[in-house]
Amino acid sequence: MKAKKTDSDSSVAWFKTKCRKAGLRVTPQRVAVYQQVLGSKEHPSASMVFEQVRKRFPDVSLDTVNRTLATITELGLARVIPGCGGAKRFDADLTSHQHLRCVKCGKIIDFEFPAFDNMKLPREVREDFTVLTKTVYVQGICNKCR
Amino acid sequence: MKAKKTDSDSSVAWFKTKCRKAGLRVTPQRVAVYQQVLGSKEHPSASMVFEQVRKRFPDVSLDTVNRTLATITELGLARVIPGCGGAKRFDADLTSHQHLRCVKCGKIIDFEFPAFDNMKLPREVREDFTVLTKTVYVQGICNKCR
DNA sequence: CTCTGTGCAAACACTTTGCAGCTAA
DNA sequence: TTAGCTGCAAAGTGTTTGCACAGAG
Repeated sequence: MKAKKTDSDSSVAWFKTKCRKAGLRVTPQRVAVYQQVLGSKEHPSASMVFEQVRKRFPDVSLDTVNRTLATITELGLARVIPGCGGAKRFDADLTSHQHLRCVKCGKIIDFEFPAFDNMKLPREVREDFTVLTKTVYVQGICNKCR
Repeated sequence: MKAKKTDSDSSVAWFKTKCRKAGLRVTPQRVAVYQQVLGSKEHPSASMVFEQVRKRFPDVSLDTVNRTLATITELGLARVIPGCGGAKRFDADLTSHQHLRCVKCGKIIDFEFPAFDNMKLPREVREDFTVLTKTVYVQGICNKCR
């Protein structure tokens, strides 16, 4: 079967290029982990990614998933979503958006917040620190848990 | 010696009242933990609090510090500062302010950000969720590490 | 006196590290 | 071929839990 190229196909191709440019090897495990984070809307933790990837690569180890997620994050291909305790959650959607975490079920929901994106931090902060990231962390209760 | 009442004295008195109103007992350990978080400008983690409190109460356990910090947070007398992995950091300063975390040394610096404090979240978020907290998480490099 | 809180120890969850064998380039 | 990656296992770090005793009310 010869399918039309999907978004996933082209994203994976782009991922491979990125890896090669960084001098990293393109291994099936890395591709699988990246695809999983990219394709999931659940902002998965390492173990969530692990469970999914394991379905296709039963021999993959959680360590590799952890290491690969760290690698991907360092490459700037994914972000860690800030939170208060618990496992780290990852997001490969690099477009400008923020997250809301339900304190009851732990679900993470995306939302757009252009007013914040366009807002500058106070001058004293910009002068005294090299600001790398600026994100909003919203805690609340989603409509399903309410 | 009969000293004039300090801020710490009155805060502790206020803390005791809060505890009693919530039906909680006022134990020396609880007071010590609360005082430590309140008096520290370092936004300490549980183990940092533990180390300090241990100087005055050599027999306290880390569990008690953890449990007390959880209690204090539930009572609304302290906040957990969001972060990406690592130990939870606590802050008993309840006035409106935000935090910047240095990714190199882990230090947390306070700053005022009234423009953000006064900003409303998008309407769709306010309608679909019960928003409990809204904080900024800034990562950067402080001037000492640069 | 009574019942909550404490200290101890074990369990738990998540992450990190060392190392031998494997594999992408 | 060979440097880098993986899988396994173990250890590290931070948090939670069960239980008997101690101490606040």
